[in-house]
Amino acid sequence: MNTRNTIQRQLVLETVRSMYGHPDAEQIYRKIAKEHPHISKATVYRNLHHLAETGAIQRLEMSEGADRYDLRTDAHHHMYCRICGRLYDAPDGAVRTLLAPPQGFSVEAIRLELVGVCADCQNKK
Amino acid sequence: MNTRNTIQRQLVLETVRSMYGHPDAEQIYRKIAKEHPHISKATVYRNLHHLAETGAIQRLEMSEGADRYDLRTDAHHHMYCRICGRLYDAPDGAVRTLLAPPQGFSVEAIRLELVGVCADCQNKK
DNA sequence: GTGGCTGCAAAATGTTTGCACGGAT
DNA sequence: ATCCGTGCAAACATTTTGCAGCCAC
Repeated sequence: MNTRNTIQRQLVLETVRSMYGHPDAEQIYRKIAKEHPHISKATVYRNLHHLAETGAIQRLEMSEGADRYDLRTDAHHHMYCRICGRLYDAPDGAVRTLLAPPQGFSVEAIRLELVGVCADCQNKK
Repeated sequence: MNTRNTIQRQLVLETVRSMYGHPDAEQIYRKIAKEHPHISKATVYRNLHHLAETGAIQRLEMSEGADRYDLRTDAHHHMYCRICGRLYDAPDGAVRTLLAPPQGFSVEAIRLELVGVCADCQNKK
């Protein structure tokens, strides 16, 4: 169950892996559609979910705008530029261990976003 | 400019302040609509934005589902239960100072979400 | 062959916007 | 008398879903 290796699934995986910079579903779809114009956007969404569930890629649920996808699958954090919308990998402080253990709440994941202005946008000011 | 004190704006502010537990726009709208059935949802949204901009309340942009609103206006973090969707105030570790300063990126805000299972949901298991 | 996978379109979700009217200052 | 704020409905952005046919196993 759930392990069929279709052209579309391979395309989605290869495309995410070929794109650095945390693309969203729309960007991934457009890149694939250049070569394979009749792929459906729903299929791209479904395969992104599937690949994220099986751990082949990582889904980054953004609080602003569309979700992003990441070829890195290890837990790491991001810096979000509110001007250009780009995501940068953040230096991975040992956030998990530094937090006071919240009583009763079992922490499974930590979602950290540093919001500010990236070097590029500061220079363009 | 932008300082007109309408009934609707007062209602939105009072309602958020009367609701603990980080309600979303829909819940705030429904609570107001019980007493004032012809208020528009767009008006609720516009006033929530306005009140958040002027600092009267705080908007919490969630990566999953609708934005929440908080009567607390100081910077603090939250714990999100992926089962019941409730938000809990998180103990405020000094996250900001503990992070290695990211080179070039100017941090204006930190968005931290602890994702897991709350005490209630663990007990109901 | 069969059941997961696909394409298409429509629905769903959450929020924003255009427009003409109404009301606070 | 302004012109900001409102109600309504429609638009919008992103994602999900229903369904009939397709194709990898």
